[in-house]
Amino acid sequence: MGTASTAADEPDDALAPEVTKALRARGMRMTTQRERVLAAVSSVVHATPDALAAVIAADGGPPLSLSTVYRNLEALQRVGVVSCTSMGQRAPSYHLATHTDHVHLVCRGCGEIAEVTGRFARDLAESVEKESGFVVDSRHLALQGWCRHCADVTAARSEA
Amino acid sequence: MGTASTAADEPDDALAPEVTKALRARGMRMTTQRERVLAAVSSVVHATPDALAAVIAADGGPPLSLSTVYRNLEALQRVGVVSCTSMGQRAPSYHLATHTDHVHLVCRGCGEIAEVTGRFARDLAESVEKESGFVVDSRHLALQGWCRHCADVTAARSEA
DNA sequence: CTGGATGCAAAAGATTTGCAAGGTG
DNA sequence: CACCTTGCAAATCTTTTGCATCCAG
Repeated sequence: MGTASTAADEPDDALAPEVTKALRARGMRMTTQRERVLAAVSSVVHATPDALAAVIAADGGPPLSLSTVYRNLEALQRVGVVSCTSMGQRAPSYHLATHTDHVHLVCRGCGEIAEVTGRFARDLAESVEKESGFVVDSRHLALQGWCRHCADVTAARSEA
Repeated sequence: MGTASTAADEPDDALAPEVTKALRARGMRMTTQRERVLAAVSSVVHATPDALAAVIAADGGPPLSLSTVYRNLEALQRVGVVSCTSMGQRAPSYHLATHTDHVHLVCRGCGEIAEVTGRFARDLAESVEKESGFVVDSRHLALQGWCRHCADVTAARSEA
């Protein structure tokens, strides 16, 4: 989506060089493939490694081997640019770590993923941190539950 | 670690008959195996299907086939007695759904799982529900982050 | 140049499914 | 008796690894 850069405000394209630095600081290198994985992660809200590979393959260049995708996600995680939240059994979800204060709502009924943005997470994180010293990652939180539709269905069921 | 029942307050042993009813209400049956899976889930805080199978095998009776464990966990989930939270890549974790307002803190550094009990989850759930109509499962919430120790290490690292 | 990164293919795990036999209600 | 369940084994799917080759720094 984005083309030109708007100075020091759009992480979109300014991300790569920054990440390159971070990588080199740990003896790792920036490669074409790694950059593509990074781009893919930043262009999608949630994605499994598999889905990311598809996104990458679709964006013009040659497809990447799945193992490369896995290895790069791990590398980017080590550097802290990407993080991963499992949103259910079969769905490790990777996303940019720079996203702030999203709360993802994963429906146990239909699997749909909704999102609310706001201070919710931050509040929770603060309370928990104060109480236990545990630093909660409030940037991207995944909660499970039931969307409005499935909540109805469930209610109906328990009457049966 | 309870043995006897204290009337209508300990779900420990009173659980099975209740679950039986719930199952029958949906055309499902209570079997020895299903009961053993249920017992195992209630005796452990978190456990993967694999770990549960081990617990079951260890508790005296003959071991259950893994597929049976999987199928029963799914069945118990459908009935709502058990729920599952993925606490990391490789660790779908099953637990009794009757536990109330636990917040599990999964450390991304060392993998340790801490717990805080309290209204945190409930507050969050209410806010989110009000805002989006999404019914959050606040009974057992898993948050990711860093325990006190790993948080220090991480901080140290980013200085390097 | 040196050592990290990639691709491929095979290995290792985790989860699901088909089917005949068994048990619950 | 009807129909849900179980076990076992095979099929799937996901993730990890070994190794020769390639490329960033």
